[in-house]
Amino acid sequence: MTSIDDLAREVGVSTATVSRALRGLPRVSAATRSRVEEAAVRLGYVPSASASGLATGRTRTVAVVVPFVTRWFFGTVVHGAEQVLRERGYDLLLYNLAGDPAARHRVFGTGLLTKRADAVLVLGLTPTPDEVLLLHRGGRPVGLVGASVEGWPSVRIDDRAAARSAVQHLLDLGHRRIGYVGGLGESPVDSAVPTSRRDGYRATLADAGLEADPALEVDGMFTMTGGLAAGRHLLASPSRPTAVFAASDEMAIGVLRAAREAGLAVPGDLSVIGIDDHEAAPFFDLSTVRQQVDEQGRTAARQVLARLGEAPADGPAEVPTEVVLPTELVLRATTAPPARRRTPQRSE
Amino acid sequence: MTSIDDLAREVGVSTATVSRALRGLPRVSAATRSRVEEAAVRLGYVPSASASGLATGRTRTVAVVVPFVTRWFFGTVVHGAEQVLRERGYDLLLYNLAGDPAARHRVFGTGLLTKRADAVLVLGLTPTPDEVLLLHRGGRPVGLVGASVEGWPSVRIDDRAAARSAVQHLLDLGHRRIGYVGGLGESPVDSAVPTSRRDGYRATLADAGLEADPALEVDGMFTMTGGLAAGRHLLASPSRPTAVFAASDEMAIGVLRAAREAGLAVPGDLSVIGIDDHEAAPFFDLSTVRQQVDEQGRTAARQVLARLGEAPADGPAEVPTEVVLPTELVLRATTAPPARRRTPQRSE
DNA sequence: ATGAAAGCGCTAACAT
DNA sequence: ATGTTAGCGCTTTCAT
Repeated sequence: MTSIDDLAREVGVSTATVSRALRGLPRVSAATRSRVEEAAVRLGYVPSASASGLATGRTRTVAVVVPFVTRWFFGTVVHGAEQVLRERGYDLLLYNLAGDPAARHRVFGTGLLTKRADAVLVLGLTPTPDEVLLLHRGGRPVGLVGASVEGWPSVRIDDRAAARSAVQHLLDLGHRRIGYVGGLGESPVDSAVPTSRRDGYRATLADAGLEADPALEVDGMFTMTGGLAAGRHLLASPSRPTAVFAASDEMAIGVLRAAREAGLAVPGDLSVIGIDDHEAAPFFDLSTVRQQVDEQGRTAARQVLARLGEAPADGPAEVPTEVVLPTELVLRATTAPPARRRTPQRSE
Repeated sequence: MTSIDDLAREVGVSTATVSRALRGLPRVSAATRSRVEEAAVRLGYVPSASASGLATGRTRTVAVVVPFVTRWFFGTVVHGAEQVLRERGYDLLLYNLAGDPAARHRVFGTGLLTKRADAVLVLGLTPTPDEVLLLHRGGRPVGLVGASVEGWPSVRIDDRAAARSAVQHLLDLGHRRIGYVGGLGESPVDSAVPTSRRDGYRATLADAGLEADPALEVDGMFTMTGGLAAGRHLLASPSRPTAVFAASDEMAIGVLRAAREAGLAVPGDLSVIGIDDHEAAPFFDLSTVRQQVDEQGRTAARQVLARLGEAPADGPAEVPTEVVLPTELVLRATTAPPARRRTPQRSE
């Protein structure tokens, strides 16, 4: 491994000059700079990240904490963030919590993150007050996706509004008995997203003069499998809903499957709508509320980079602290007006 | 940020003792050790990765290079790898190439990787000879998933065999006109996987005495969308196949969609089978060849860790250099015998 | 069992 | 424009 000393010796200058030359700092003659650059390539010199990190206190690395890399949404956010980070020469340290509380504690509960990275991006997780304190003490910028903390940069969608547009669409079609599959908010610690979407659902029903029916709200754990279980549950009920709003497309796909199992036609017997516009959504003809997932990662990365004093290369010159990205109702073929009312209770 | 000096001062010992105590090295009295540990927690001390990296030459980080984080397969492999890395206290540096050749060059073409990480994991990519050389010069262990290089640890499945089992299944059902959707091997640089699967397809047909028809092989780019396009192409042909083998489930899902568009019943008019057992496969009733994706990541991580001299915590005591994981035919509802032969050419 | 001190490879004043 | 030098925060002999 060639070090800066080897390189300096090779070129016949001091290490300080090599350092300046390679980092594009001023006060280096053009001639010297090119000689240094040439030699660097020739010797395959790459500065040691540890050494420069130690000397500068910056690692040119950002830590990204994600609940599950395997979920499409988070994978896509990571992808977006990685793109802009790399443009600016930052590396990405990935912390995948994967539902392990111990992992969460090790990641947030120690200075680890802030010690290894110049900034941290937290996806789909609302830090607890303790965690906020710890992160704050780290003194590094923290960016949030799908959550927000006073004073910290964040990117998200308006989850209540997104839920509302989905539910309103079902109402507009004439549905009155609308099920909800999503997170039920038992673990407020994880993220406000499930709760907000459920609140949006409830509020929209309430505005339409419909009363909430607890039997219509089922947890789907934000996975296809969870959605399937939730769908089975909902559809097994004698007073099953004519439509289901799932808080994510993955859960909606599960519900679709449950409908098929139950021999129900979609959208004839059951309408289904999700949120995300997941990559697979068009393949299921799934109606949904689209969000810009990749862009959430890109924006979050820009936010922390800006706080790191990095001039934006391409993006907008200024990145607001709290960004709320728009969503869009995408109608495909899983939603339609309800079939003519068969009300088992009162004989028509 | 409390440093080792602060901690040493606080406890009243030297930094050397603190270092030993915290890393569990011998020659520290139990009493001292616990005092150090207590103070470390109290002061929130976390060693600087840069400093210890500089001092030891090891960063306790492994770099993972992946073609696309957003693809289910790679996300899942990363997840698996991350699990075992974290168990051993290693961090994961993610390099997502995302189809950008410039990114590939920066990642492989400089000493970057080997300078920042103790080991590197390359997923779904066959390094070019140049890249092999460069990586080799780095002197760090390199683990491969879905590829292999003489002497380097690798994990993969037998792609030819996997393809063969899928195609043989279609043959056994009575299909004779079987399409292929996959990679066509134009970019051997990326990975041998697409080529091997296609070869398995061709060989199986040949063994059955069927001659290959180039019109039956279409590139699906390993995405749902690519699979859709490929499927449309295949099904538009007057002499369309009665079955399609897709080299990945995602492409198979695309083909399923194309069939629906074309008004073809699956499996009545068209059988479809993929490879992976993707999370969404059961939701499409997709027949497939299952592979253990998570386990590929775990195994690859164990392999490089072993070469780093890390004693395995849980896994098998020895990790072979070349691991070939088994696959398994999973029959669901997208494959069935072909409909009675309608041969447009000769009137029956 | 513990401490002193050198050194890992860089950067950042401060000189010149 | 370039060189000297003092750290950055750890680990690791080598002493004691």
